[in-house]
Amino acid sequence: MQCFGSMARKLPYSFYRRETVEVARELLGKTLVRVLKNGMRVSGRIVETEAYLGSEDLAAHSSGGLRTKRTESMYLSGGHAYVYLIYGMHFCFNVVTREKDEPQAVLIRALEPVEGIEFMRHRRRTKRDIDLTSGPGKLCDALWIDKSHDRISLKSEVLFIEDTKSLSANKVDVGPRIGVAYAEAAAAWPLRFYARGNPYVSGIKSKSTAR
DNA sequence: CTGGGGATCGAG
DNA sequence: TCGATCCCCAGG
Repeated sequence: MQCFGSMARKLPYSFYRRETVEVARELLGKTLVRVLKNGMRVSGRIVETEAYLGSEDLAAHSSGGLRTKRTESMYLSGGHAYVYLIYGMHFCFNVVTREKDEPQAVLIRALEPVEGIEFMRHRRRTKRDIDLTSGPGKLCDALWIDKSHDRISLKSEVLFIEDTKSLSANKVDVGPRIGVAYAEAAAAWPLRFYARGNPYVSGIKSKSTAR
C-alpha cells in the first residue's frame, strides 16, 4: 500500500534554525514520520501548524523566559522535539526552531494520513477517518507520540520530518491561534497556518464560502 | 505543600 | 456545553 515514488530525505537542522514563522508556513506539506519498534512507518502530511515565539509571546510556554523542567526542551537548538501533556490526558508535539536558548517552537496541529492508516485506526478507535489526525492530541495518539519523545532529535530514527513539497503560498490560510484567549494581545497574532479547505484541519472550519 | 489552570477531545 | 484527568508551576 505505502508505495511512494521515492522516499524524501529528512529535513536538515538548517531548516528548523530559522525564523519560526517561516518554519511554520513551510512545514505545511512536509511529512511527519514515526517509525515503530517493528520498523513500520506511520506518517502524514502536515496541514496545520502554529508558531510560538518565546519570551515575548504570552501564549508560549516559554513566555517571559520561563525555564522549567517542562519547558527545558524549548531551549534546545532547532530540530528537536518538544512534547508535553495537556489537560492531563493528551500529548502535543512541537518542533523546536531557531538556535539554542531561543525558546521558540511550532505546534503541529493536524495531519492528513499517508502511511499506517490501519495502525492509526487501531490506536484511535474512532469511527470516522477524519478524526484520526485532525487535532494536536489526536495526531499524537495516532502516531503513538508521547513524553518519551520529548527532547529527541528530529534526525533520529523514530521520529522525523521528510522533505516533501511544501504547500504553495496561495493555498495557505492564516489566522489567530486556537485556545490561547488568555494571551492578551498575542491571542490575536496571525500565527496559525493551515491548508485551505483541507478536511483534516482542526478547529473552527473556515466558513467555507463554498460557492 | 497547596491549588488553580491548561497550545484537548468526545459525549450529550 | 461540560467533564475527564493530572502535570505543571508559582506562591506561601
